[in-house]
Amino acid sequence: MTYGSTAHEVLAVVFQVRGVDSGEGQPALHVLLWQRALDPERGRWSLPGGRLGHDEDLTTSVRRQLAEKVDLREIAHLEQLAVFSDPARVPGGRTIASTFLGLVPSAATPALPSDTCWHPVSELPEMAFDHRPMVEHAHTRLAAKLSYTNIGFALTPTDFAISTLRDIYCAALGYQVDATNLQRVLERRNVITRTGSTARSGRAGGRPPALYRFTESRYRVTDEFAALRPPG
Amino acid sequence: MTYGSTAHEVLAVVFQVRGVDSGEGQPALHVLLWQRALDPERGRWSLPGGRLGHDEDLTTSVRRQLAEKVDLREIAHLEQLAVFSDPARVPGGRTIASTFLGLVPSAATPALPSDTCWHPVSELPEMAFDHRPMVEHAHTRLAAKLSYTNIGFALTPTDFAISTLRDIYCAALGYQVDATNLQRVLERRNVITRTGSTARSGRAGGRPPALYRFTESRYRVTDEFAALRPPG
DNA sequence: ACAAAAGTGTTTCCAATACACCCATGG
DNA sequence: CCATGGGTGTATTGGAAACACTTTTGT
Repeated sequence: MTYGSTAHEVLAVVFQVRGVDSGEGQPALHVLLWQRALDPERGRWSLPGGRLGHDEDLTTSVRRQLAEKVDLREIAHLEQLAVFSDPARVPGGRTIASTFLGLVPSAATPALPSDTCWHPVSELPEMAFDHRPMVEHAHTRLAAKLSYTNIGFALTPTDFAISTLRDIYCAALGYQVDATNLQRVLERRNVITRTGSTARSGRAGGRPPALYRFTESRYRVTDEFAALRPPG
Repeated sequence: MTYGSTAHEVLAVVFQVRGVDSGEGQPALHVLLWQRALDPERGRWSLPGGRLGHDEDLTTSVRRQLAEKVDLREIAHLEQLAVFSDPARVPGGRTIASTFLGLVPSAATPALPSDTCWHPVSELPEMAFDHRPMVEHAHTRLAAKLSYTNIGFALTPTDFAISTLRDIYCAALGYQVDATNLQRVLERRNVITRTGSTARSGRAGGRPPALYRFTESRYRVTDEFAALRPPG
């Protein structure tokens, strides 16, 4: 068995639901990509990230590399996902990629470098290397976790109306979610709490919505057992 | 930012439920460990694995390295888990570890090298480096997945009685599971199927148990949505 | 007054649990 | 015939979905 030199990179799939409360069309889930200026794969779109530094662990590295693209404070959740290790996944020297899921709240409007922008996940551009399956995998994980964790806190503004929350869940899940049931599921699990205040009515009138916020802004599993839960 | 040389290793947390149908005591979840003969950490117990080869992906590497410890055909399920990347996690050169979850059916009795044996997860020995948290993490993942996937197929013999299945679930989960409910949950989800045949009664008599098998012996999520499932 | 949006009440459904009871075998 | 373990029937629970209806605002 030979052990050639192996580089290690981190790549982040950073999602944001964009177009909330804009009044124009439905909000949609977007992913942060930058366009390659040089070969290989010039012109194609890449996930932010880069080579792991000598003295950092993976999470530190992702945070450092994302700081070039978006303000760190905007990233409300960051979590390790799968490793992509095909020896031929990128040309040149062998590089193993650890992928991360990053979430940015809807309200945030980070300044972006000129080569970087948000793309709707429903219509991804031509992507470099194996970055497209990475986005798809991250999207699958996000959708699954919305159903049994409080991960929504990382996609929403601090305070929000239930209808806004519904729009965000719809965009991230890709199907219609009923606002009433969403409210009750999350209230029952004590994931969201009423703030007590209300927002203004929209342009077309209507009752002013009560504002909610996530009870905790730390990732937590809220429904661990689909079945076979411990007795009692 | 400096990029020193970085090695990459794979480590497998291989579980088996041992002591099923032995008549002696309760079966227990065991993990496969080998004892280090040399420094560093001489005498402590390690997870099987080793350095990633130049031309293999992670899964190939784990399979290759496990082949030295157990027969490949005995490993019914193998899946990537977390990466451990603390720069100081092992002495010497920097080494990133990708961990895997491996499962061996109860009936299998693989021949083991002399430095290798099964240890009950409930009383782990002194372990080398950061291997203990790796075992704990893998155990947590296994327990969670037993509740919403068909992953049990990789822990059981091909054909089994429900009471045997219950013993295996109890050992892996660490709490009591009701055989009746286990049967119905898995039948409803079409995870297990009756074979039509029955086993013999045990030494103390009793009705002969019907035999079941897992409908599919490929990993599958059987209860994707804890809540917020798509309409319809 | 009316439309629009938010929120509540109520019904239905179904998976999962709990437990009582029946079945088949060995000794 | 009875102890032992296996299997079935059935009631209860509780979370989630579906939907009708009420409340509160702007125009």
